[in-house]
Amino acid sequence: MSERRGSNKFEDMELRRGPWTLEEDTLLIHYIACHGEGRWNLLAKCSGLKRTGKSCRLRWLNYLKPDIKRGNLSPEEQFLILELHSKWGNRWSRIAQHLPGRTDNEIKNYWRTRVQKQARQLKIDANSATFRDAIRCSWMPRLLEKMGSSQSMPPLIDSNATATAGMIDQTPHGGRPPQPFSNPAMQHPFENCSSYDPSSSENHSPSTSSASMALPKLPYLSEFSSNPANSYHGFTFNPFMGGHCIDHSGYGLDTMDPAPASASQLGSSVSEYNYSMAANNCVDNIGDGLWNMDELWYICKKAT
DNA sequence: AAACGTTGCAACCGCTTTCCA
DNA sequence: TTGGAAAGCGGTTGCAACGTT
Repeated sequence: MSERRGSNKFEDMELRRGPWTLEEDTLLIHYIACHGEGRWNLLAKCSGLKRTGKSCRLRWLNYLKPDIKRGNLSPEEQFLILELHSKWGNRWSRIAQHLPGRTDNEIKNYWRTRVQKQARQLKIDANSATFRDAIRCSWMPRLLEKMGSSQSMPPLIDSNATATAGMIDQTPHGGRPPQPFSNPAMQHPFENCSSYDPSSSENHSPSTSSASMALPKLPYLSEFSSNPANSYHGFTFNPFMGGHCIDHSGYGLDTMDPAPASASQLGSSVSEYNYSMAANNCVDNIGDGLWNMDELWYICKKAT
């Protein structure tokens, strides 16, 4: 069971808690470099760290491990999170397996701070079908649009990440994280996500990936999928969703500015609605929103 | 500029699952 | 088969940075 159970010399000595120091990080990295991962309790005892094995493991897996990717989630990653969460729910570690370099903790934080925030503002349950519909009808298509429009989007994985050294240098221990690492390299959105197969049900075969296979699940998108002109890197996006004012900043939904047109001004049919969205797309220019409150409100209203 | 509120994320906690003798 | 230890997981909390008044 956990290391707090029972009592021995190691546990009786004063254990450190809270933010990790540079010295502790260095010690942990050095120990793992020499002895490898695993045996966390043993590591905690032998490394000289006054931490629990559990704490050491968490620090390593969530922060120090060299292949950890830091910085804002790309639209591709956000799309995957939304898609996989709709399928598996709060299975963070499982979702994280399909986002190389991202940790379950990071994904969990993204969901809580970004996604659930929107649900709270709408006063609806983040796990409700209504909210899921809103995600599928508005958020995800816009992410696809972003993925198709951004030529400078970060790669899904930074294979050159030497995060360890970089992080030690940049990490304000206990404080807010450093600015995201940048890598201008361009990759296929799912090049390194080989195990992700959105079309399969429970089990995901670790082989081919074709994100466009997710399209039948996305209303408004499937009708365009047959036209190669509408596809990008295997994705197909709806030209009526989103528009020309695509922002290229990190998270797509940090802020949700009120749409210029109120929901009542939007058309009643889907196509009318989509057209209105295109017409009103300066919203994305004003803020960083992939969607806005009126839009969500409209979709949720339609769904109920 | 200072006080206060909000945000984002690292770290912790407790429970479950897996491993192994 | 069983029981203890280790590892894994998801929920929650604490706090520094940032934004607003």
